[in-house]
Amino acid sequence: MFRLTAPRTAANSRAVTTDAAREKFRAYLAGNGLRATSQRLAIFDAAFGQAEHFTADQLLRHVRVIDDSVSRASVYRTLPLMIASALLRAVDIGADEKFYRSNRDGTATQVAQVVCVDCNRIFEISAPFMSWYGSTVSSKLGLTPQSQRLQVSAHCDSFRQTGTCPRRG
Amino acid sequence: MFRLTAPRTAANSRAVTTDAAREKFRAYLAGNGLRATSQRLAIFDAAFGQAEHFTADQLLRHVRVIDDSVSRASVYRTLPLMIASALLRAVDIGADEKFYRSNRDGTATQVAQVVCVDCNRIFEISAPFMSWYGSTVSSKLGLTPQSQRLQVSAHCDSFRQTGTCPRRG
DNA sequence: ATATGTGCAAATCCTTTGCACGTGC
DNA sequence: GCACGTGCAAAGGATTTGCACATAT
Repeated sequence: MFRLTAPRTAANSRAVTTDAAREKFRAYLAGNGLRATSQRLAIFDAAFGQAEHFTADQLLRHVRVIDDSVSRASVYRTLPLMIASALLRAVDIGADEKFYRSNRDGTATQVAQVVCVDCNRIFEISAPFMSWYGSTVSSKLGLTPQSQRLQVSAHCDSFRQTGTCPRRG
Repeated sequence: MFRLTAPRTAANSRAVTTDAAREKFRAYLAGNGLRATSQRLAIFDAAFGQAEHFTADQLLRHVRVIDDSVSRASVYRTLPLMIASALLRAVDIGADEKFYRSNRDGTATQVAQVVCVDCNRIFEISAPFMSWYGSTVSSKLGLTPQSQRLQVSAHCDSFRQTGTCPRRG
């Protein structure tokens, strides 16, 4: 079995935050009678090693750099745990695959997604007025809002003109 | 083969509109070198016979009342045609299945969806502020907005209290 | 007449699950 | 030690597709 811990480099400036989050994850597991297995911790590290949004499959590939024995099933079984512990957020953009994102900055609920149909990236922007929208619209129906999601599909001007998206990397 | 046309009842007050829409569909087909097959027209009629949002599977069941030989494949192949002809809208609520809705009232783009988690219904409400938001946010990123979507999950107060949802029927 | 469309069944994609084996507590 | 987790492979559900036959134009 091949296994290593995530490297701590100067560029990895969020290492301390990740450590704190990993402890929160361990605490969540312990508090719910769940075991801190090497697979769960590896999956957690892989998730927090991703800067951008990622899919379950991308997470699997990333985990396997840390521990190549981790199965796809464990990834799918661990994702809901990380979400329940509020360390991960699911981001549904209406695509076939679900996207996820580590929740470093506390509970960021009021965010809107802008999905670029050209560079295929997801930008998240603070939208504090969203909950007001939700209440306004729900109250007309006699319903109580639970959550709201605002999603903008947009296209990249420079991609349409030059064939290259400056953000695509 | 069992086949019949949609009944024209007094309750079916939108029949005239449906007829006009059916002609638009035929025109779309003809204009794109596609054939007006009995299956496509039956699927169209079934879609316009649905008052609410529906899934592909519900549409199939509804079509088969009109013509029980229509296959699931034809339903899935016809859905994009109706969407391309702007007579149908796809409504993504983040569930596993996609939902669809006939587009009787022109091109209604600025609508928010309120999904009740109790009665499991989808309400659509006009939300003109959405396009303003889309432009504002997209321009900050150098993107041009294409579409925007506001989706609110809500729960039914009376269902939580009395166990019955007044809207459930 | 012939290109387009159809039904069927199998294939696809992402995700979940049953089961025998492994391992934290 | 024993319950909880794991990997594997097979199942699952929604949608798509290859193919031989049917049919609008």
